[in-house]
Amino acid sequence: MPEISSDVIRGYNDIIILYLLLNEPSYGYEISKQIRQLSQDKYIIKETTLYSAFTRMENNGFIESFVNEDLAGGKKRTYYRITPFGREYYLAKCEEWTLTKEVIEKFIVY
Amino acid sequence: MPEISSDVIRGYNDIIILYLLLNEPSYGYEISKQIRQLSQDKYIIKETTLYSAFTRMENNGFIESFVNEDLAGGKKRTYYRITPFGREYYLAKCEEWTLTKEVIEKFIVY
DNA sequence: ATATTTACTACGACAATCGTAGTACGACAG
DNA sequence: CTGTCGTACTACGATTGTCGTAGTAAATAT
Repeated sequence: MPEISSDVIRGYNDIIILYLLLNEPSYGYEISKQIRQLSQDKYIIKETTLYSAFTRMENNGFIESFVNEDLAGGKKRTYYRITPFGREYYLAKCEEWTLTKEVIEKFIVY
Repeated sequence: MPEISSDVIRGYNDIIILYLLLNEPSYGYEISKQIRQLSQDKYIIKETTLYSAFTRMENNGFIESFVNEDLAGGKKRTYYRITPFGREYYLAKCEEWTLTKEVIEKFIVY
């Protein structure tokens, strides 16, 4: 049961994370679990990769962070919310993916 | 007319190059042109990327280099030939690609 | 004669990922 | 009440493929 390394997915962690923020804010640990679930354990993102992606994407204006005020539902966390600019970026990246996929597949033997 | 950067394809230049060596040896300039043609100008590999990929792949044992002896058909060139190990690697990478593609597409909205 | 194409090499910068390590809070078992 | 496990991070330096810029030189076209 082979697993994918983040290095192979390099450059696409952004859209993976942004996808999971499209509908509601979320935070590191939860996103990590969702990636694992959605990929059926094929892709398990490294903590360092994930958190440094958050920092980078916040600096780029794709996401915004806030801290949960009422700690009713657990402990203190840093949540991230996608920005309008982040949505644009996400869509642009999806198009780039489609193009990239088409190109690479010309060099794959089946 | 958007173009793909090598950084996006990162990690897959190897299979692109190896694909073009599957049937016969070739060299930098020719491979560069073939990538461009096959991708219909969507992907134009940088010279530095290409030549450093050659060095890396030779060090990894995926390809072997030799110089053309008779210069009838042009000038002196360094040709590269895929090794059996390189073929194995190519096939493994193709499988990895299939897996990677499946994973990423779960995070793409169409 | 000169410009363009061909065929490279050198070298340092960059940026995303990775490895390792460590902190600290909360829940739950024994 | 104590220790372990799961949660939720942060720090920091190493690694590696790609990129930018530059330069060389032979062959071909104008």
